[in-house]
Amino acid sequence: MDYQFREIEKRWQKFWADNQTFKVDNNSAKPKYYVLDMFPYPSGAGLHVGHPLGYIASDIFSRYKRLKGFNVLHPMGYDSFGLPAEQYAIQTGQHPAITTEANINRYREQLDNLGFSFDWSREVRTSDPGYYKWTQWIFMLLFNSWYNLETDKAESIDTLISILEKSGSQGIKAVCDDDVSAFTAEEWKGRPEEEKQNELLKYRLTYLRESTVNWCPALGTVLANDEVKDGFSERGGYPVEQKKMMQWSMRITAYADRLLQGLDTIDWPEPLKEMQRNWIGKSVGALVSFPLEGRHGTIDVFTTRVDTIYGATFLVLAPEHELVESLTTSDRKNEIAQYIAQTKKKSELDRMADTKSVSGAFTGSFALHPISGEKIPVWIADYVLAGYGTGAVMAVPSGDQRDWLFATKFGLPIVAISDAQVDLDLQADPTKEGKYINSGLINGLDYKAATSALINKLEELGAGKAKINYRLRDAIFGRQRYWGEPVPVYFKDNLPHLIDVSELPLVLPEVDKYLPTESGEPPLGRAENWKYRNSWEYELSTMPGWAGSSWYWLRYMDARNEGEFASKDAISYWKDVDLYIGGSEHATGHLLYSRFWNKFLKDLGFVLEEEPFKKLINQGMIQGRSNFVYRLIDEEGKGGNTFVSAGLKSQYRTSAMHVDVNIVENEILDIAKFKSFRPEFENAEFILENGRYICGVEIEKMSKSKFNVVNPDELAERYGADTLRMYEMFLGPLEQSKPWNTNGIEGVFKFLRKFWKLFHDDEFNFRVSDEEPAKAEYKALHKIIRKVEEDIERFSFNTSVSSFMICVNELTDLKCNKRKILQDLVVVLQPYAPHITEELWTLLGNEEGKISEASYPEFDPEYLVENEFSYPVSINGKTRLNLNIPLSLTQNEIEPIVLGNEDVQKYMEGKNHKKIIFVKGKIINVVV
RNA sequence: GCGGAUGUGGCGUAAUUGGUAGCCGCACCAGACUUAGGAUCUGGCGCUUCACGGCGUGGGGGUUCGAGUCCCUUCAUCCGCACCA
Repeated sequence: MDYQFREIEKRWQKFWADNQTFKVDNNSAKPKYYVLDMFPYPSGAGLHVGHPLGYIASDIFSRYKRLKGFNVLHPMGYDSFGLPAEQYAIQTGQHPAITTEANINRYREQLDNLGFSFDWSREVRTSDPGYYKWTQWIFMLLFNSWYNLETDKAESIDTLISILEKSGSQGIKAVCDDDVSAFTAEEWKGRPEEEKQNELLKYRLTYLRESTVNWCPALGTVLANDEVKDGFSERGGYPVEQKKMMQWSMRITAYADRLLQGLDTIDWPEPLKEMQRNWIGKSVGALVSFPLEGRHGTIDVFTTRVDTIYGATFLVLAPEHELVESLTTSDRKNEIAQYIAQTKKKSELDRMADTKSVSGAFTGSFALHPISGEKIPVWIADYVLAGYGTGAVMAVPSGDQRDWLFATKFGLPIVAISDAQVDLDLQADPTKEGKYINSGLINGLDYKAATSALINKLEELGAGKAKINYRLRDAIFGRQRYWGEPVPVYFKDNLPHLIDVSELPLVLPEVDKYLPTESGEPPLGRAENWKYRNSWEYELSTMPGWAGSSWYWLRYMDARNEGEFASKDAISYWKDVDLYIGGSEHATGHLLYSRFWNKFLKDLGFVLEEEPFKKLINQGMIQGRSNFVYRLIDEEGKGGNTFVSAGLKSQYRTSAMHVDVNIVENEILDIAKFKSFRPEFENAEFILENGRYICGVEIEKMSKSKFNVVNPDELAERYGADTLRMYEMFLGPLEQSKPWNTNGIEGVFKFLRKFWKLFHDDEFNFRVSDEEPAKAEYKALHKIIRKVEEDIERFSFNTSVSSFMICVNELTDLKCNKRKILQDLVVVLQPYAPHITEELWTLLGNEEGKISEASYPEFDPEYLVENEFSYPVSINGKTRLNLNIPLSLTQNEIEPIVLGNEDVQKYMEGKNHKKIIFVKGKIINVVV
């Protein structure tokens, strides 16, 4: 029979499901290997061809590792809490759980169609109470922990309490809120419980605090920084504003340095690491206090250039700075108030877009230079950000371009502090070159010496110290939405309390509507009797989308465990993820939060590894490739029913119109299908070129409205899953973004048919020979064994598909049907094309369905050794001569043969050779 | 503005990591078989030239016997960050 992919694929997919072929055990003598995919959010649109790209790669890798003798964990699940299902629920009243369930079923069907080797017995869904029980449990652990800088790890809050009871707040080194108070052990013990709890909240790793948050009115919720892009929500693209609110946060800043250090220990793409480094934004500098003139108190500034302190001629506060009001002198009140009002009016977006114009106002007050004691005016300006550092800067117009612009505009003094030849009338000099001048005790020093001298001096004066500052902010954790994990907290005496662990999971209650309440409370405010033990109000916000995804790889290790999030045994066997494949869009979200939670769980002894994902690969995005037809339009721009082929459109007045890519092949429009595409096109007329209608092409995002969505099921139906898998890999390097283009899938399909043909005679009867293969046949086999091994190890799947084609072409030319060759070839191809290879494996007489337990054939270099090599020898890198020389000769033996060759001598024209270049034992070039 | 990545035929790409540039596939051209072909098979296919040859990896320069690969410079495209003191 010809290659009947539909029947073969359906049968094997059923076989794998029925026999639980890919169920993996937590006990095995084999070494472990954990291959993880970023689990999908099950959206209503289903999968398009871009989604499976990473899954195909990870599946190939998993199957390969199995053949190589590893016990491979390769699970899949769903990130099933989230906004789209909830937005849909608001519109339709349909419970998000129902939509989600339906979407998951659709996803599962699509995934199964592609023959993935997932262990579905370990499936997780973040919206399943059996799963989010443990998300809530981790939340409680975080609430019950603080970060001890002395031990540099998270510890139970009990250790903090016992320190406070023993020695008060003195000597505690913790990552905590800025406003923690100082007290003795006695004072602590004497405090009422409420006060104690309020104080502890300032230390906890999840905490409730009044903070400035990103509020999205359209979504009715707060968002974390990574969920906001250029002032708009990442989901939906609604405007986001800043607002002060009581909010749950996670103290990720406690881990800033470890998150940074850890990047050096993991095998991730450099751009991604760089993104995380920028996001964490470590800067090393100093905190300097400028005393206020004529009153108590200081203005603290953070600077990375303490060496320029003698050039500081004014201070600038953010308009929101807390000292602004008290520093403003009465004659300046109007001006300052006006300026603050003006900045408030500017949206976040305007402020970001407008980085050119310089504005500010003088408070009327002065501070004193901490070293020279000079009077320095205090200004406010919106180029200083309230949220970074201390919200105040010392301005050094000679060393910083922004300060320079400001000083120039407002006529403030500019003091040169470096002997570098820079014209300060034109610009600032931000370099660290040159020796200092006009700089008191650092005159004549260079940057390094000056910095340490100044820090010593400032410390001596008690006016400053070295300080490391991070751009990373604590992550806002509450969401005023319905479809998320309930926060396991209730309020008693205005204080948050955890529910009892035994009461987990706190199951999401039913509500009548998925909108905020009339009083503006989150949707959970609608739940009937949503009270802890019928007495105390539960927290009404839910957890953000990233909560459930910040630990899911751990749950896969022991997914059905009801007593623990995963057993100690499972965790110590699987340890961490060896290979993680997913998109780079999660760089500063999921991938950072997951590392944070993993480090936290490690501190408490629940996991063993500091980093969760040892190696990470970003698969490229698949863009859409839209096709266009060109409709003739009249003078008024009205469209008729005549369409011009793309090559002729410049001769007419036309307007472009998207056309479904599924009725276009190799840019040629299927006119019959187009006519039935929409009723109005039934009588469409066409102006053709060479008898065909050629469509235009553009690269855009894949979306329904652009008619460029290519559905993997349809391709699998038409060509088979094996062809689709191999074609997706063939498309180009995994990590590269590229537009989808179905042209060319035929080539892969032909390859599989040729492969099938190797095992069959002309009448398509299965027929292999038991004869001993010829050397050429072994050679073709061993070439591919080695090639595929090399390619998979460096994730170059596209090149191995090409090599398979070459191999099959060679074997076809040799008319090879030798069992010894084909048996091994089937195994090598198995990770790429699992269905056809299972079928042929069984036909070859092996145990049914057991190809994944076969072992990868061993590469034998003997078969690739050649007897004679046709040397492309060049003289001075120019002329090329081909000399056939036996390969058994050594370099020294080759030399005289080459030099004695008539042609070589002719080209050398009697000159002596200077040297002979050998590469890997082969002569390449003679230098004359 | 800062940081990162990428530029190779008509197209997707490959190149043993400094050693014959363009493998493999698509598209295209020619031929064979065929009642037919959007099936299959065979051959061709970077540009230029009748040919010998010459030119070719975004542009310019350099190192080297030899550069797609290394260095400098410049241009273009994409991505990330963006008043971060």
